[in-house]
Amino acid sequence: MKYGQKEILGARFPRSYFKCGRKPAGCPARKHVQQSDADPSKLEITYLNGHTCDDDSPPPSSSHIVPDPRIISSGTQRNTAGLVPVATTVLSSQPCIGQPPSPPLHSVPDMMTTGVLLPTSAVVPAALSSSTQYDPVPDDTASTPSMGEEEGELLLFIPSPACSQSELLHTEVAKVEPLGPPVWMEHDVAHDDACVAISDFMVVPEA
DNA sequence: CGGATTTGACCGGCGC
DNA sequence: GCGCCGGTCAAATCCG
Repeated sequence: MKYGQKEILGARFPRSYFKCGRKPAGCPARKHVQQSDADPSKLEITYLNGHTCDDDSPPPSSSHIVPDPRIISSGTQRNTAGLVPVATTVLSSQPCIGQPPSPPLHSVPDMMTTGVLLPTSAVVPAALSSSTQYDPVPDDTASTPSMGEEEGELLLFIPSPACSQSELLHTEVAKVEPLGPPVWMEHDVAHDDACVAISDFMVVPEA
């Protein structure tokens, strides 16, 4: 559930604030989504706090960790306002240069032909922060763990620091660090010297 | 009509 | 002590 948006000093794009929309309220899970300043096609997603709501039941699609070079995740390097960063998700959907696109993690007709990995972002302009429909990390109120799976899609499961993580990013995330001290995980994916996704970013197709 | 989104206002922390 | 900035709240608005 989006609860705010703010222009960040020095950033070209506003930061969007999401919190767990699960009922009853009280779940401290938060996530901050900001479009990368360096690369507008990337999204920086930071998760704060874990869920206190009943969100630890493994999604039906769990455990489908697919080592896709386009999907990188990391721990978090930021700790804002004393909150405990649960994880920062790094995503990249850009096809590796000189390498055929890996099989879609999500059955996305047509869009995959353009290298789009994320169905949700595929239809969203880079300026996601202003989009009314687009929640890069939709929370459970917007989507259910079962969605997607019904379609036989291969989903990725994130150990749910935020309600949204497992469900929202069901097509996006490979993994995030579970609750605990912030851990900086940097994945260097050596794929033909091209696809090196580093951190904190999710690539969305340019509008 | 209910729920989701937007957006201006408010609050607290931090640096000067 | 003051101002700036990030984060959150809440009322207004939009959409299905």
